[in-house]
Amino acid sequence: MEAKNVTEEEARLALRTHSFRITTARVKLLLLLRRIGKPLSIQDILSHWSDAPNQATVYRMLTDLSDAGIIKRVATQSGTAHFEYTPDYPHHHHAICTDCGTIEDIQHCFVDSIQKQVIKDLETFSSIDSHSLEFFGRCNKCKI
Amino acid sequence: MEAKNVTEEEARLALRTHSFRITTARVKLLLLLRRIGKPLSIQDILSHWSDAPNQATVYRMLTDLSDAGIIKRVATQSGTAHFEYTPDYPHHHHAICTDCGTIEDIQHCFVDSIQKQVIKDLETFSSIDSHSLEFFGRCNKCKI
DNA sequence: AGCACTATTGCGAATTTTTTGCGTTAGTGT
DNA sequence: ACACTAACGCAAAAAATTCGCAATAGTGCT
Repeated sequence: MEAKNVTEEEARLALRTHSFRITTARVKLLLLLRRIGKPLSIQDILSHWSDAPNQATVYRMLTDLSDAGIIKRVATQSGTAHFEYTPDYPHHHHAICTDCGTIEDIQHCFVDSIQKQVIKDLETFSSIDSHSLEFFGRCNKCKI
Repeated sequence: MEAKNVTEEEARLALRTHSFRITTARVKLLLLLRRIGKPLSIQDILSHWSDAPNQATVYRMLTDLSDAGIIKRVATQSGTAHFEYTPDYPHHHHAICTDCGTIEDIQHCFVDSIQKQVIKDLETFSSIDSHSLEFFGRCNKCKI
């Protein structure tokens, strides 16, 4: 077997690391998510993917991959699930337009630095696995 | 008309302020949400409400009230919409158990203090209306 | 490379969640 | 008390997600 490129090899490695079988569908999904670089809904994924697998399979892949932590589920305000795969930017947040859905990344995460204090103050939790921070507003285009 | 109590009067005022008609259903919904004090799903609401109105009405009320900003939509990880009404604590965040859904409030919001800087760094947004910060983990009960 | 094993996928249908249309009811202002 | 119309009830549709099971395709071993 021969490496297509470093991007694909990285996707394969991520799958292998989590003991997933390296199926063409999963690799393609990761590459698609990475290429777009923004959180995508299931419909977004299907529309960007000409020979997409069955919808049920896409749901299953997204659930499995996000459970494993390879991809990240992003809570938009629309209610429908969005997912992103950004191995380059391991952890970041978003500004989401409540009109058109445009998403801009926020690279700097200042939550980590205070998470320890947050955990200390909690009564029913003694640890935290992850957090989600999204900013909502109308982007410059929609604001006109 | 006579005030039932300060809590109910406050709910009515919130509705009046936003030019909503003060219907018994809306008042009851706000009182319920306030009494529980935690984000509730539609199913939670229906199960806590013996003579609840039609499900479609509950959806409509929740959408309208959250659009107006009276109640707040909370993004849990489950994907189903949750809503809370906490006029006592105007703005706060949550720790949410990924197993059982238990939610603990986090009173202190440290996001506001850096939001101005965040906005400055954004390219496609020049203002932000709101933000959502949730912490996920397994609560002490589920961790055993 | 070929084989056996089992995780994944496809497909269709079922479930769950949310939205919509329209006739009826109930708040609101006069 | 009346008129006006926002809200509601009901039933049905649409959208989003999950499930069961047979078929397929990775993986490890030889």
